[in-house]
Amino acid sequence: MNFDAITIRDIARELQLSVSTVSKALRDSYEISEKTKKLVLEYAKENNYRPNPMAQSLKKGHSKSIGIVVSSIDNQFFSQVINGMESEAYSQGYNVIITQSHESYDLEVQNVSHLIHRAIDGLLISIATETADVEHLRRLQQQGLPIVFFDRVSSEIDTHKVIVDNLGGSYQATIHLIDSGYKNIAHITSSVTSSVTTQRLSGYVQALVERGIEVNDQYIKYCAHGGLNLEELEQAVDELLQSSTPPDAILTASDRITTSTMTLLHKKNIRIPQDVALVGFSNTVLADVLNPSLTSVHQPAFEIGKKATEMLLSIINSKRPVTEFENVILPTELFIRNSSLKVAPE
Amino acid sequence: MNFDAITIRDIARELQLSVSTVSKALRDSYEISEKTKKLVLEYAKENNYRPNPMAQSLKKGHSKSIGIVVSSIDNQFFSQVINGMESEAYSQGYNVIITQSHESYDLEVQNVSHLIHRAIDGLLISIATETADVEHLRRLQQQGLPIVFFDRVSSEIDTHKVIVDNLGGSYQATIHLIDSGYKNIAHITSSVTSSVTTQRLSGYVQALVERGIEVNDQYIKYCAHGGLNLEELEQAVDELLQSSTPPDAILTASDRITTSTMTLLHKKNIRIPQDVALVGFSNTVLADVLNPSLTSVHQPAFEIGKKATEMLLSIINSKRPVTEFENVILPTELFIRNSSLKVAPE
DNA sequence: ATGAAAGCGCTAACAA
DNA sequence: TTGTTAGCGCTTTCAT
Repeated sequence: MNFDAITIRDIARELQLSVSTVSKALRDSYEISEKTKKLVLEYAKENNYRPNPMAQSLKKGHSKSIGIVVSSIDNQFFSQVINGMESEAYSQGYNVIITQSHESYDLEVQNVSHLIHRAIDGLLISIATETADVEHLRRLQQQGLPIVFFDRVSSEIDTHKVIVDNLGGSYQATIHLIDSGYKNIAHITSSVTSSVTTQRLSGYVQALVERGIEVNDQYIKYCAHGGLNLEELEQAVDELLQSSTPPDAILTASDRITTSTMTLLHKKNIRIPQDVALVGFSNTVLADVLNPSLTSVHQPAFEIGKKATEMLLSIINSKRPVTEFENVILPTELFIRNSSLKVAPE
Repeated sequence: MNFDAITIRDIARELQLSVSTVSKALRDSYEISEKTKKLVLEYAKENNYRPNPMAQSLKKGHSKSIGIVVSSIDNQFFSQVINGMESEAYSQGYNVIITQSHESYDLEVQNVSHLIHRAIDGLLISIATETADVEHLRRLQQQGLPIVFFDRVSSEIDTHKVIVDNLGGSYQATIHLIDSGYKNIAHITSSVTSSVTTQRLSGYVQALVERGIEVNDQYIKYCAHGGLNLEELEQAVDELLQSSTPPDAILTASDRITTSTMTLLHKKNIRIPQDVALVGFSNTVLADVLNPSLTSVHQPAFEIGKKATEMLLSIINSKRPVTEFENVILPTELFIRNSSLKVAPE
């Protein structure tokens, strides 16, 4: 921090004033005469004075910035969410600090710790696939850190949460597959521990049950690392394809799993949807130009980010401790494209 | 910063020691007895003591973190670059703070300012498409802030730079198109002011000239905002398609322009490559599963990020001012897929 | 081997 | 209206 090295003290010395006078003048205090204010303000502007926010934060205990933890920015869903967060945060004079957990519990803990020590005023987090224990977050919350969960939430911590209607999205997609004529519908999803997994699985099961289709456990595959390493996903896909009655359709439960599954099917020369139909949760802007175009469950990512940030800032700005928490559920939207086309048997 | 509220002072009080003793013990100073060190360290660990980095930064004048400015994380190229940066930074004990300029000059300036005031020790930046004037960066550099440019560099500032062989990549792609039988090759690129634009344009022109094909200015379209708003791109595409001799191939110069062009062509029912072939700079992992699969010029994004960070940290850690700067140029790789397939005339 | 004290840049209670 | 002073949490001389 020796860039723009001029400090409040320099101004004071130069103008023959005390530091406190300068400080107050800078903050437009009513105690300071217009004349002095003008003098200080002009000098400050001319010399490109910038308050040192480290010092300010140290003093004031807050930093006007909020921390974000997502699993990976290399994911259209999360980058869209982040854009929504930036938008809301900027409009209220806050900055954001973005970090990635890469689905790792250790990295999540490390990032949160880094953010905390960067004096963030609040935390927006989608917990990592690996994370089973949220003790690190609960402690922080108890100590007064405002936290808002989005996407992957924890039921063990009571705070504002923003998710989508995962059950509904999954249900709708499965019904679509069934009504398109598919019978043996598999589901590739993320880690068992994730809230998102549970909800999307429920939607899938509910649709099957409702249409009188037996739920086959062999058709449900979990990826402990959210499909981050291709091996686990490939194994899941292989097991499905090599089973005695291979599925004729697959519902994939996350952006990465969806696109990776598509890539794997291509690599294995499995035709979509002739050999197996594919419907997946995904926010990729390329859904239309994929081969085939991808039927996808789309989430209002920008709105999720915006809403989560609004709620976080409302906690931060609240005079009294917030104890009533809200659980916002936004709708998903099913875009039907060619990857789930009904095909006549050959 | 009252989360994990325990401070060095608390430890001192609890252990009946002075703060300075505790501070030294924590930093494993030779002045402190093993016994005391052990006492302090254990107490600190048990009580989950974390030094307050704001205070440390304020005191020491550095923060062990580096700032990153990219145009948009919603772009596989940049998110891969960032992963490379994180990887190198973490391995050297640094944290990164990621910000997006969204191709806007104002946002770039604001982000840089925010980063500076967050006491970053160095800056990694790919300048925004809109940015023509780099005065804000030059001033910072003169004041001693280590800066490393990557991707979009400025010739007006002398520092380490990491780019790819843009000319070569573009040349190779164009030659590939020509040798595949395409004659009327258009080039959709970014803002005129960008270094990347110039280099990629040169490669394109060079290939045409070398193969004795006339360079047609009508075939070269600029997008002032890097294709960020679809309108400017759509106009470019329309102008090309509606010209008296429409191109039979297009070379697109950036990730966003490439994917957006593909989307537009689909929307207009223009067949690729039958009606027009497409080759583009892109790092999307979906290139293989696009319709058609996309011939792309791929950049070693992770390595770019890693290398840039290495260089930045070498400046930061250098005892004496660095005045000799390096210009690293990494190779691109052309992946030939179906979007540039040679097609027999109908 | 340990402690007292100054100070990083800033804010704010209190004095003048 | 302006100035003095005491910290925020930490590091670092300089005593002891």
